[in-house]
Amino acid sequence: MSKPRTKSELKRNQILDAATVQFTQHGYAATSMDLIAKLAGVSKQTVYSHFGNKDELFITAISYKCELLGVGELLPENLGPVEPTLTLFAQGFFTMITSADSMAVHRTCAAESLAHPHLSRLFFEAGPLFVIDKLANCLAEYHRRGELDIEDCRQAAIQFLAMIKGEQWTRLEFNIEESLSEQEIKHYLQSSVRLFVRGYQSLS
Amino acid sequence: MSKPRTKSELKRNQILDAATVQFTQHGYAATSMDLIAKLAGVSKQTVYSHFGNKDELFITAISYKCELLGVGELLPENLGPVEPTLTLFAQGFFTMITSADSMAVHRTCAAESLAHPHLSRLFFEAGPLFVIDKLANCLAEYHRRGELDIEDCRQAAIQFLAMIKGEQWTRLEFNIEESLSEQEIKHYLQSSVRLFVRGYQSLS
DNA sequence: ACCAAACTAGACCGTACAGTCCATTTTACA
DNA sequence: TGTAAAATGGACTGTACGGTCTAGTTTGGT
Repeated sequence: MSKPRTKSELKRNQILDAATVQFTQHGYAATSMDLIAKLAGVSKQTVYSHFGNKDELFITAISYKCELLGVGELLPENLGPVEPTLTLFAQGFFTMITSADSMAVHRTCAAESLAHPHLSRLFFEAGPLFVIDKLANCLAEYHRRGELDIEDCRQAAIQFLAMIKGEQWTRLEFNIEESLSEQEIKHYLQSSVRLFVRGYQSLS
Repeated sequence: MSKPRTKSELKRNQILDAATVQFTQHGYAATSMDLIAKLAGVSKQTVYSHFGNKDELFITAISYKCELLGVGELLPENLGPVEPTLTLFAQGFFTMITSADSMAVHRTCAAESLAHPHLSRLFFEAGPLFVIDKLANCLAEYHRRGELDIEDCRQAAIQFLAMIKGEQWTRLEFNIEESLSEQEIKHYLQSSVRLFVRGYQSLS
């Protein structure tokens, strides 16, 4: 959220904040404009003068949230030895995609993907696609160094990321009460990195 | 759908059919009881006399659909050589989870997982959990035979299944127009099986 | 042929919600 | 300080929907 210059901008931000929380927390249909106005401490008319209608507000709010979640600096610039680096990345990636915020946005975008394909695409590109590319580049570097023997780095990145999501992510997606323990998750992540490295190790 | 004995049962089935289609196609909120009645060729009152309220109908319809999607006989009884068997399974599994029906049910259950946790759990158990167990058993057999060296078969099953979903499944989840080509998918599946087998091969 | 259960059509109720209108007040700025 | 833009709040419209009610009709078993 950039610094609000005028009082009007401030209100706009309050609305966006409230909308983001409600939409991601309760979905599109279950969120009413009245409630957003109330939570933003703003009159309904003000909401409509800033954002023409519910759809526009929805798209703006979720797009905004997508930026915030930006996967940013999960991978270090200077890559160290393969296994520790990938393990660290796996943990960071896992933590981020299983965060409450990330899950909420994902859920909302997926749920609205039929009614708002533009929005879900936005999420898809800012999230999954972005990380895939980033990791693929990193794997290419390891390939160049001869530390991994990867034919198709993009595919490999997808395989890696998909594995990391694993069961726990699905449990969260379906709002299953029982989670895996910290221990189990750590063990799973390590095992996945090992599988990946063994599967792609150079046989030099 | 079991054979309708009486005319009343027939109506019930018609309602259930219409409801299933609507709920999976358009979600819970966007499906009205009036429409279901109309599509079922039945009066609204009849809907309510068979199913007390919208929630009950929803849960019944989706549960019913979950049964239908039953992952059944994806794995053969007598396991052949590792790589071809897993490849065949991977293709079957992928085809099934990316089918329009499967995606629709998944989408609906995930979208309603906050409002209807009972339902999403049902799907989670009948779907993901079920397949995981099944594949885990199969991997245990390969381990017993000394063809794979797997410490934790359940984890390995999860890794395998997660990989198979890969990018294409996510594209469908977000309703992204551009799909991967048949070729790309086939290549990806093969590559994933190879990675898995290399990662878990016995070093005897 | 009779009766009870099931079904029908459609009116009806209450509520929730998107979006508009308007008369009044507050804010920003020259 | 004056004025135009922005904000307020609350009333209002229209619509959609879940669910009920009713009065009359069809169905199925005896």
